Amino acid sequence: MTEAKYVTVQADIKSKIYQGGYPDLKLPDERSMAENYGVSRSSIKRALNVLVQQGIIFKKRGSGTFVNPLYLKNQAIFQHEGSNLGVSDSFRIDGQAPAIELLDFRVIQATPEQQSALFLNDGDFVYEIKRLRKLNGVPFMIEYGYVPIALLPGLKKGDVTQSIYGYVEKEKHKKVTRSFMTIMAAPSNEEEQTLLKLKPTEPVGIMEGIFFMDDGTPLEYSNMRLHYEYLRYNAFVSLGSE
Amino acid sequence: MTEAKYVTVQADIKSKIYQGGYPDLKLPDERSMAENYGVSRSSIKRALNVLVQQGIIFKKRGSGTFVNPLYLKNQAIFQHEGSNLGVSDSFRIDGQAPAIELLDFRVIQATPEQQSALFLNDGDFVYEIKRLRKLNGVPFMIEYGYVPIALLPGLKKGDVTQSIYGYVEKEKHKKVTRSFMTIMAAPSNEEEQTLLKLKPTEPVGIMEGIFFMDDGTPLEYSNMRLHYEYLRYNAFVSLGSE
DNA sequence: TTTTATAATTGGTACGTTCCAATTGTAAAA
DNA sequence: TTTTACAATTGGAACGTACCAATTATAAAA
Repeated sequence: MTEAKYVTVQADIKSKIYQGGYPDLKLPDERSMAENYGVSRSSIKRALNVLVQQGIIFKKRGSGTFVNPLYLKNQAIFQHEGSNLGVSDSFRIDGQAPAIELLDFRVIQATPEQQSALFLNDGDFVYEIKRLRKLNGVPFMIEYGYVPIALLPGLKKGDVTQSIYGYVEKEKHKKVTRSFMTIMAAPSNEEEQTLLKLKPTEPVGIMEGIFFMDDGTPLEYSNMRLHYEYLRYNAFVSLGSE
Repeated sequence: MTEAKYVTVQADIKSKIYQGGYPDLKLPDERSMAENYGVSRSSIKRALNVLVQQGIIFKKRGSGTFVNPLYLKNQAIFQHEGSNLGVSDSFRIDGQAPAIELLDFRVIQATPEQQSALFLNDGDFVYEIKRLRKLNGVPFMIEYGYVPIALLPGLKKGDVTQSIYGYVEKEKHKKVTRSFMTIMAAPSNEEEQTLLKLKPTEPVGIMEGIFFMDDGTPLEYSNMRLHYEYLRYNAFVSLGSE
């Protein structure tokens, strides 16, 4: 399975940007880029649009395509969204993956909400996995995960004290690369205050969503309740429905 | 200037989703949609991809295209999901834009953080605009905006009781179409509790970030503090450069 | 020199076609 | 009935063309 062309081109352009390959912050026009890369203009457009979406470049009709100067100047604040998928993933960036303490692990009937989120039928069962995540010994998140037993029939207690996605990759040879998340905030309840060492006035950040496997199958419905200081979600938003 | 087709189609599909026009959460296949809408399959794909990006639907090759059930559940007031940039737009769902009450308006020296975000130098000045936003008379957000005075030298009190972006469009003929935002949560302080009618245990949601004009110039550094029930951010996240 | 009209450049939208890959449905075979 | 092989369905990638719209560059006119 070879990489899609527009992905290759996009990666190449991005690295050129990093290396200062466009001194005046202006990229060549699309037509000549197409010729140079030996692909169609459509593919160039697609590659560029990915970068636009990431806030790295911007286009202006009639003028050309430009590097976002802020991106070069301060990439630190531009640690953009791609880094935010799973939890162990987004926090592994700072060095070590967080420790996991298993609080509860059982099989229950899927609620209607879980059924629709995970493509299940009435009466289907899911694992309920309740875990506490710690970073350097400090707990920062309570996570409720729900996984259809049909997807991972052999799941054991020992498996869920580590990343589920690692397990899936090893056992099913599928990757977990996509998710739909809703981000919210709410006052903390007593349990959260105890486990996360929060004062009664301190809230939790909530990240709720579905994680998908490579092939589009919903793998997990997750409700993550974070110590509010650990909720930081970065997003580049652009108008024009693209 | 008539609307692009894929935008029209995208809007139509979205409203159909809201109205439950796809009972089994499955959309028709792309080819027949193309025929029904009288557009090419490419245009359908484009429209659908916008919705994928917004986390409203997802596709599965070989199977079809499906509505994200979580999205329907979280039909929130604040749908800041990629098609809505500024506050006035994000909340215009019920028809009317939110009211603005000006709390403070002054000129200050830019902090180091603002300097790097807005491309300013030491000693440069910014407007500080503190506003309270209301929806149907109910305050839901306190907004601190910082705009370089060099960009909008003639800005007056009367201008900031409305959308700044409207002012920019009229005076400078530039559009504000992109932003880079960070989403966080925090306990509420006394002032926020008073203005947003929060209990001491109830938090604020924070959306902080930079708004850009369409020529790439950073226009505003904004810190928005929302009543926690109004913060609902939907996002589609995918790893691997797409 | 300044202004104005025109052309060239550059990205945007849209179409339709070709081929591929993953999944699902169907029918034949065991 | 179960299994297997094959066909149909469905989304993905890529191409190339045509035309449009915003901007910029150029040349002509005042």
